[in-house]
Amino acid sequence: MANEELAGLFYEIADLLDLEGVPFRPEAYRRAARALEQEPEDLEMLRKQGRLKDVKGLGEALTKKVEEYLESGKVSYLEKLRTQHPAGVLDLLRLEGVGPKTAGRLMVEFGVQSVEDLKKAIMEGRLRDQKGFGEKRIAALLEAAQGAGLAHLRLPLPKAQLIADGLIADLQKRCAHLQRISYAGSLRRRRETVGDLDIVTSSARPSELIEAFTSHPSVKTVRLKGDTKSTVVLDSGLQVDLRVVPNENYGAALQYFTGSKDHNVRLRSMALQKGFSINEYGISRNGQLTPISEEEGIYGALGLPLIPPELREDRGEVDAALAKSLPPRPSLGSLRGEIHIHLNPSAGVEMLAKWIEALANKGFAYGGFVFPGTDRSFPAVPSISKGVRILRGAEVPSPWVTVGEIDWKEREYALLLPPPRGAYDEKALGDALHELSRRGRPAILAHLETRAPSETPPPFELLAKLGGALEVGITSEGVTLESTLVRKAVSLHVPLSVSSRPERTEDLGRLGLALDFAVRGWAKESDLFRLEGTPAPLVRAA
DNA sequence: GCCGTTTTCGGCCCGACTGTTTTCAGTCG
Repeated sequence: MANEELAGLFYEIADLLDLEGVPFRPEAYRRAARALEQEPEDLEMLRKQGRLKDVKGLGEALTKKVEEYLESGKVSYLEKLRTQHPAGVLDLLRLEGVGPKTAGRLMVEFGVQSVEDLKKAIMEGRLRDQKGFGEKRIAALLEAAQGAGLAHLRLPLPKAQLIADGLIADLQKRCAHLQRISYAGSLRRRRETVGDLDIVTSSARPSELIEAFTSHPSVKTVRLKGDTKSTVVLDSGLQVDLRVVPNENYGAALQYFTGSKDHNVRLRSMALQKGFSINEYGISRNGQLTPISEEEGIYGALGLPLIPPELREDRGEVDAALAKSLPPRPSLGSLRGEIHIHLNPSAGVEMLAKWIEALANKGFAYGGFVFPGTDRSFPAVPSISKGVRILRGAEVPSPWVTVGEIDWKEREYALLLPPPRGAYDEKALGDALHELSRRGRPAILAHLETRAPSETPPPFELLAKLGGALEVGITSEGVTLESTLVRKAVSLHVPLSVSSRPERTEDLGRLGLALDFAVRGWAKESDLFRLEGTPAPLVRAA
């Protein structure tokens, strides 16, 4: 889609304007860029419908630039800016510790136009004894310049979650005085990838906590270490920010550091209109701070219900909260089972028993085991064991023509696999959905992670019309579908099949994360697909 | 350049940390 590409161009304009020292406009371009990245609708479509201005952050001038881009594939304003600045200076801005002021000075006073130039200038000692460039700063600049070009690591959601859980458990174990602790930031908002980990804690002894944090065995380097906050880089390359506040301020801090930036800006401007202000400690009115210990306190002061972290992106959630029309959050209990378990038929009955045990321990009503559609070698299984109904699904590859060859007396549902690349054959998909519906077998379009994110999105309208569900899963590697597409599916009433995509029984624990991710797409309980109500399994007890 | 349930003009978050500063500027989140 053009959306991300154009967002990239807007970010570049913002950086160049920053270099020129222009106030406010860079942020306006960045706000618009963030909105474009999160816009599920294709820009071309929005333009045709005259809805471009509905995108938050697009006013008159930026709408014109979007239209120019859609017509010509370029933004002439950016082209003009590019001619006024050497191509390499944008790389300088991306260095740790280099902002617009420093980049500008390097350019004007030292003729530095690229990261290479900067290295040379430092080696030749040209920065030494210059105002503002002490020994430490020069060393930091050199280190940043030498590490330049390494792409900033963004971890997939499930991997970031594992690291956060481990770190938090360790800190709890090592710090008896620790009161409350939570991950915040984009991990708590359940973004599909996490650039750095934010952890918010409360403790009466912050310095001991900071000490425990910076000396944790998985810490590679300590970037920053103050009285109440610290930044480290882990061996895995992930950056982690820790913030310690007094217990009475915990709610305000958690809200503040969960973000998103745009969501918080929106809340703060609402607060100003109501005559108070919000910061990471609480609410202040006439210079008098009232500490806020629970997040609800921040939202309550604005007359809002608590907005789920997954929705805090300034994508309409504040207006929905004001209108009391936030989607009610589905409970984990509303997921009655896991239907995407791959069981190797040769693994035998013991493995199946292990799965059933795990499903029963989770309180699930059913478990669905998936085999290739025409495979007939699966073990004979009881229909119910330990209170868990056992269902068998058939995996059907695109273009789904084998639907007619499968013995549906032995299969309760179908997982339809997408074509590995290119457009969906809607005729073939429609035929398969009709055929399955005729046989009373639910169908789920699944394994979307096998397609590149840049490929055509699934035909949501067709799925909605014919009652096909869509898998929203989290594998050990990442999410199976971008959240903008999940939101689009929800808006078109496509049922979502939430899955932890387990490879081992422990992975069933990922189901909560998968549900959170569906919530990020504004899913409510009625959007969730379940296998309840399907015919009883036809398998005879073994 | 955007935005408005006090506004079509005048705002636009602000606190922590670092380095080099003798009182603060720049960067970051």
